[in-house]
Amino acid sequence: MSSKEEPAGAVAERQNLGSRSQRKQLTRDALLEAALRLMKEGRGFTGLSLREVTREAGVVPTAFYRHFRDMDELGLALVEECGMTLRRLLRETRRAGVPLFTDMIRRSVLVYKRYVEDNRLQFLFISSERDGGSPVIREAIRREVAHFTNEMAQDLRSLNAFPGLSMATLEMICGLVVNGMLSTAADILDLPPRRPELDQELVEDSVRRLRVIFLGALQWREKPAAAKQPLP
Amino acid sequence: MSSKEEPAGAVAERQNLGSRSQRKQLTRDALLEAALRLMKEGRGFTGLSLREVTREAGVVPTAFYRHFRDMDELGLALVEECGMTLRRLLRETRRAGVPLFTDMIRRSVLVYKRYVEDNRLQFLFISSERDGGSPVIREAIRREVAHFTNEMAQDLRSLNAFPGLSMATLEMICGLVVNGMLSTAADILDLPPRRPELDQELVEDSVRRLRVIFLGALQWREKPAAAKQPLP
DNA sequence: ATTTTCAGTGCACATGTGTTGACTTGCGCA
DNA sequence: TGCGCAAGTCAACACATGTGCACTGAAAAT
Repeated sequence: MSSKEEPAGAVAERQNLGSRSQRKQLTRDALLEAALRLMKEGRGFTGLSLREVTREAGVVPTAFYRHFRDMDELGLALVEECGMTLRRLLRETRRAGVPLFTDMIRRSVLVYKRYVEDNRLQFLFISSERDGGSPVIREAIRREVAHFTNEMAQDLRSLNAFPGLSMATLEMICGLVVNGMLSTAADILDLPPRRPELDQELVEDSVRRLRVIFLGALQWREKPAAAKQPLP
Repeated sequence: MSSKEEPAGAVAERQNLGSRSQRKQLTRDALLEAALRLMKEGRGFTGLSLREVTREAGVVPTAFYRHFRDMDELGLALVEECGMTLRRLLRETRRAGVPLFTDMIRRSVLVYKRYVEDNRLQFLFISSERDGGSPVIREAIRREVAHFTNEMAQDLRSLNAFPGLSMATLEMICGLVVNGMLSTAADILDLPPRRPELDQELVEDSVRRLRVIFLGALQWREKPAAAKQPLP
């Protein structure tokens, strides 16, 4: 074992081999992952220091500047990465086909829960910084989320799940769903470890909430354009 | 004008007069308000330093410890204060009677928006720290929000707005509503200043979302308790 | 084979931080 | 009237932080 304890193994793979640009990309990723790893359990991204991140990544502080101008820029990169993660979730779900029959909602929720647990750190990041944190990062996350709900709306549309609903209404519904699921993600994240009954309760609650939304969506009637004429 | 520029007038009133405990309470409030004021525009509570807060409050750093053990304790006090604020909102709304006729939702949303704008900093705080930030504060906020939705559910129940819905279901619905309105608060908070058409759009969107939820609630049928007996 | 580029290092500095202990000063109780 | 208590001050500390500058060595370009 080396005399200087290695931080987290992220450096081990970065040691040798690879062309220069490849290695650069490698330490860049190490920085991103270090940031994510550091906010595991508690601290928001805003509370991280540059030095801390480089330390966790196993790199000298000044090396940071070879990759990002400041922490905000690293944050933006994280947003992008997490956006791709979310997008991937949607795409895979889409590909898996949509069993529109009974229990479809519960299945989706279970898939989602699994996905959140598999990508803890990314969801932790977006949950933390969606409302708090630096304005520029918050803005970026909003855009990403909006993009995501937009794609989801188009999916619902092409599935003809809610015929008679305009695209705008579909987006509104999806906004409701996404918002709910993001806050659910936060709940999933600090779920105590070995309590399967709590897990189940959370899932069932989530299912119920989604059911309400979809019930409402089915019942929705588009407004007659304007409130000019008093009675239909 | 004094040679040393006063931070924000919070000190001016604290200068003379009042019994000892009154003055203590006064600087305590100054600290709390200073913290809130500091996260105006951007920075989360976690990113604030003790010294910064005392500086903004017009007090020497060490005076901080006469009131709070550390920043976390100050955060908890803030949560409590904001909880009371929220509770007050609900109580006043309750007292104002509930016009269950048309446009009730829009009226409520407008009241809410006004309220959020009048209490910018408190909502900014809870929005920021609800998901991000220190675990202990987050936990406290969750409890406060849960308490709030619980009260709201009891209100709905005593109003008989949704007969046939169990208390648990009512709480679920209210959770949906509160969650949505909290994220709406975040949207309200960084609404550009002189854009009334954006304001209106946000309101209408919020109204639509609530309408969907209530439509779903009206349509909701309680599950037959358990899946034991096949048919009632 | 020689030169250039550049990711990563080492060192230094000014500044901000949390917390300590000993102090002043005036309110409030005896 | 005087005395203790405690809110607030002052000075000092041991660090941590962001960032500038000169550097090294190996991969890339010539």
